[in-house]
Amino acid sequence: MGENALQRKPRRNQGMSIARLAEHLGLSEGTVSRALNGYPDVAGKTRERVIDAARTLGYSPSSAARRLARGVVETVGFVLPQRAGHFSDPFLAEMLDGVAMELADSDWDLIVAAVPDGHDEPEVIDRLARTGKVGGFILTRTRRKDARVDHLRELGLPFVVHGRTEDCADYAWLDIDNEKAFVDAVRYLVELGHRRIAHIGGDMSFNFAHFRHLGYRRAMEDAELPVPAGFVAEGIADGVAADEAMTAMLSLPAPPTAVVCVTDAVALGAMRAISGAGLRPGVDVSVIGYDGLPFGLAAHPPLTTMSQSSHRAGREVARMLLALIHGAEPANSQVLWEATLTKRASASPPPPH
Amino acid sequence: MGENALQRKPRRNQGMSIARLAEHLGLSEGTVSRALNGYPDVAGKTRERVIDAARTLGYSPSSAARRLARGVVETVGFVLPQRAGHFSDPFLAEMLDGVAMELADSDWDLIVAAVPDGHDEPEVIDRLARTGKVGGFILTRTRRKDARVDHLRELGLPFVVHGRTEDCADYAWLDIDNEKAFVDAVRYLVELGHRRIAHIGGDMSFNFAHFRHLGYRRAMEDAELPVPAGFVAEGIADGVAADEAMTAMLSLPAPPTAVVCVTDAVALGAMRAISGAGLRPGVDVSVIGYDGLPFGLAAHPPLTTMSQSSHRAGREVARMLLALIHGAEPANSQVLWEATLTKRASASPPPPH
DNA sequence: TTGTATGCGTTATCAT
DNA sequence: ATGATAACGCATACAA
Repeated sequence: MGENALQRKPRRNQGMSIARLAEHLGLSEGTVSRALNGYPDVAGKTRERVIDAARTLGYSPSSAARRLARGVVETVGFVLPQRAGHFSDPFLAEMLDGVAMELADSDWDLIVAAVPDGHDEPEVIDRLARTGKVGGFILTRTRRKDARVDHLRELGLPFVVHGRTEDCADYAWLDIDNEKAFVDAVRYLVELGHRRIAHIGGDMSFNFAHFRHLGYRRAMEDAELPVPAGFVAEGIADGVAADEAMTAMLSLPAPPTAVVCVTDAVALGAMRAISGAGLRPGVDVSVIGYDGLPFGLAAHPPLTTMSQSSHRAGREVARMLLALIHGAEPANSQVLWEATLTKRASASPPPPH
Repeated sequence: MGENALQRKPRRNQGMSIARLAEHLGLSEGTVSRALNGYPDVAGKTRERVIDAARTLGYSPSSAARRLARGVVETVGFVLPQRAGHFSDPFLAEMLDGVAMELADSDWDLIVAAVPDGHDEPEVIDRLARTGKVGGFILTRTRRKDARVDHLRELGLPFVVHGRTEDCADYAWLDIDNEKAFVDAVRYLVELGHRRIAHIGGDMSFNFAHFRHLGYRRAMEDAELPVPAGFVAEGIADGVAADEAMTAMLSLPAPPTAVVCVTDAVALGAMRAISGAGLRPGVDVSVIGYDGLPFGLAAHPPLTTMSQSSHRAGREVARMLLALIHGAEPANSQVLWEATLTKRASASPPPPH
């Protein structure tokens, strides 16, 4: 039967609809729909027959039609960070994978949108929301003041933020406790015997950079250690800038014996500056980074670093967003995860003075 | 919540539809639709009035309804590489940004799907295609034999491949000329005076690794240089493995004076091995990588490397896919781009023997 | 337990 | 130049 039917009408799935499926079965569209959607009031035998035929004929309901009929969306939006520049976020792909994977478990989809030149993020969010393409949003690379958050708040669509803004009481977010992470890092260095500890920080308008800086300050204060002039660099975003910043620190009258860096990329730059100054990273000057990049593992010496799985974070924010859409309270969906300190050879006790 | 919030409720476009817009204007739905879609047979004044009202009331057509009525999809699918592991592809995010940006110019959208555990890529492709969620696909990280390509070929949906398979005559693709890139790299080393040139290669089931290896072999043959036993490593995927491979090469009786590496990550691993053996990378042993990673720029010495913009590639494959969907011939959509060699200090003339 | 009828928001094909 | 009206594919309230 199969061959004949196929040869006569090589109809693609293109033309497969619930109408044709119903006709094929000698049933009404309504019954087929109910059978497929697990309604209780269809005969067991009928349901079996329907499901079977649907599989055989390769029928899947049209998402557009279903959306229209039910009024629900089953798609979430993810707006890629604007002006991300090249390679600025090694975790985006990983996080997207986590998000998409979690969504797939519920048969939801992920629309990824970029911000075209000449437009801004709120515009992109608006377009996706107004055309009914998505039923919620996931945000990442959050700034302390973030126009996207403000816009979504006003829009009234469910959203989950990876990170936080200054004012984060009324929406759902998942953040790493960056402050605690850097407190831990500094404490670890203090335990190793360091007293002159510096910090190479990032763009403080980013929430993560802000809190990492804060953690450094707090831990130094707690340990009653001074933060001499020149011991804190801000706005360092890559290895080259880090190299310069570290070089400047090493030329101080009393240079640091350890440095905590806002990212691994920055830490590796700092390590090069240390080598370049004729010192041994991890021996003369200890270095700690953040990210857990594979480059760090393969560095000389291997980089001590802090990290959290982006994939897991992606899964979690997706899970949270689905819960939100299903009615959960945003204020009950605020999660703070701790980063893990991976101890390697780039941080060790300071040289005897 | 106060009455204010309730009063502002009409601000939500939730309930905005062409029907309400038409009613508001005292026109029929049909006329409004035609005015908005640029049909010629509406009075100029009417069109103005309609467009104006649409903007004021924040109306955008429901994508689901439009899809249903017109039968076109305006969304393309991108299936994330399975088992990508952590950070395995620093370009994915960049490429996605390019794809999404190009699509946005035509008001198209991008659905990014992951492959859930226990499933495979063809299944994911199938689901997206059958539910009518996408009108075409973009593939990346192509293997020489790739089940996704076979499946899409059979499915009959338009698709563009970033990379190529063994048999690539009948579909659209954009690839980098990896063979030429590595021919150029080896030639450059030969011009510098090298004669003992090695290759650290990747997983040869990947198309790019295959052709990079091929390019190395061809250039060596062209230059009539021997490839001694131990001068080619295969299946090296990260810096740690590269470190080991390079260390082995350096312990050969006549070790190489230069090495071309399948990626920058591998090249950096090789550089560490060279330093570890007490030699100077870029002086005693020259190193060339591929990718143009920022880490390479900041390495010691800065890494000579080859690259092509992933963002531009993303834009181009999206452009090609749209053309395809609009009727272009796949066989006319096959593009080979050249990589650019960036000369830095990690490759220089060999030491005098 | 099943069939019928209606609506979701748009576009397209008719009329007028 | 504009207004009815019929699809598009599905879900569901209501009848039978």
